[in-house]
Amino acid sequence: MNKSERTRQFIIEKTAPIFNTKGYAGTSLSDITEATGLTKGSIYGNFKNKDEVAIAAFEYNFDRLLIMLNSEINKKKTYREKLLCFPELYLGFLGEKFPVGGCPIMNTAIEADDTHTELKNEAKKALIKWFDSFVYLINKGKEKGEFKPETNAEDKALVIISLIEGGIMITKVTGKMNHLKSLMNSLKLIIEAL
Amino acid sequence: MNKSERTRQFIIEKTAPIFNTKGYAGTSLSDITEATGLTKGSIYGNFKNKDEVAIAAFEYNFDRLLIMLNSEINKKKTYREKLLCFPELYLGFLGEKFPVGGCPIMNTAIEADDTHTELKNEAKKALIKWFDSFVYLINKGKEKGEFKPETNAEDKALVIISLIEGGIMITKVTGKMNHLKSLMNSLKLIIEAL
DNA sequence: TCAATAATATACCGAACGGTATAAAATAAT
DNA sequence: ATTATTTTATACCGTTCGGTATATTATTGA
Repeated sequence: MNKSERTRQFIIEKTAPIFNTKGYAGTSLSDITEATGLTKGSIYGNFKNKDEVAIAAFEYNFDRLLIMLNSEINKKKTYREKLLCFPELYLGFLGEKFPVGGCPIMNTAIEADDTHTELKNEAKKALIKWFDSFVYLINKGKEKGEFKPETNAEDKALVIISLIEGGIMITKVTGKMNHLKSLMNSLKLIIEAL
Repeated sequence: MNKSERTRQFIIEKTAPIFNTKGYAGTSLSDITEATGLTKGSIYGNFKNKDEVAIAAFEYNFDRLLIMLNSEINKKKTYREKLLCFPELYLGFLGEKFPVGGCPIMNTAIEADDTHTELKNEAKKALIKWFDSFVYLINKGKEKGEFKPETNAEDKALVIISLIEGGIMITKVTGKMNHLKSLMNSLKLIIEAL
């Protein structure tokens, strides 16, 4: 890693939590220079504009999340156990394992869906990737005979994602941790019934 | 309604869809003057600042949504039929019955949860009101013997909200209407099993 | 109808916005 | 060690931001 690559990475790491809390429109260049201690000249020497920083920050947030989730999944043997990681892990989504500011996919999807095509496409790519990984896990579980053959993987994947994202949104806005607990318990029951 | 009340209402109606698509930070005063054809002087003669317009616009969007939903619910006799309105109605959430830009509660919750206390509280109030109405419908259905006595109204209310909001978010960002259909079908099955 | 009042338009404020040309400084290759 | 190159800082650009004082116009009650 040469200097510019290191600086680029440094900027991404410092701004990723800001973009995820304040959003794209809510994050200014002075937020970026403040968080990094660098000047505009340095930022624009490594990124061509604010968009490029935002997109890199989103990808960083999503990758970090996926890596963390996968590392937990890989510890489990059965596909049911792998899926059961989610209700368990997301109970602690306010902890340091998770990106600051909530789910980057949902945050970006909601802000960008009607306004910012590039960011929207990033969120879309990420969401589909996540969706596909659920479909894969459920189909694998069906192959292994863990889940019922009549289980529809796509339908269930969508329910899993909705309960997780719903849980985050509802809990963050109401401040009621019990709502997250309730939803993650519902999710657990659904996975157990697959 | 005197002049100022009419103008105030006019401003709210014209800006509500803009705030719901662009968000609070993404909506500028020139967006507001453009959409209304009025000048800043007129806007600030009727609202003390941008915040007040945003909050009024949010309340307008939410009220409109609630009134529409309730008018459909009131057509049904049983509580199961009332709940089944939701998966049915939300299949057409891109239509003109629904606010432009998606669900105002989710949009506002996601944008404001870490940044804008006042707006966050509006979203919180609205979400709790919606939640309570689901709890009420389910408990009434239990009283009438329509639903199983072991059904937990709070748990199910959270699942219903999550599937609806998840469906909107996923469908808007992926563009895949089938995802909404799948989720509204899952919701239907859950309501039928209450 | 006319005066008092209320609502709107105009013109402006300072600050912050995203972005850039260029000079200074640090890095990397010889 | 010296030079060529890359990276960073400085100073600035025009534009837009949210907001306001004041003049003008429209509404409303007597």
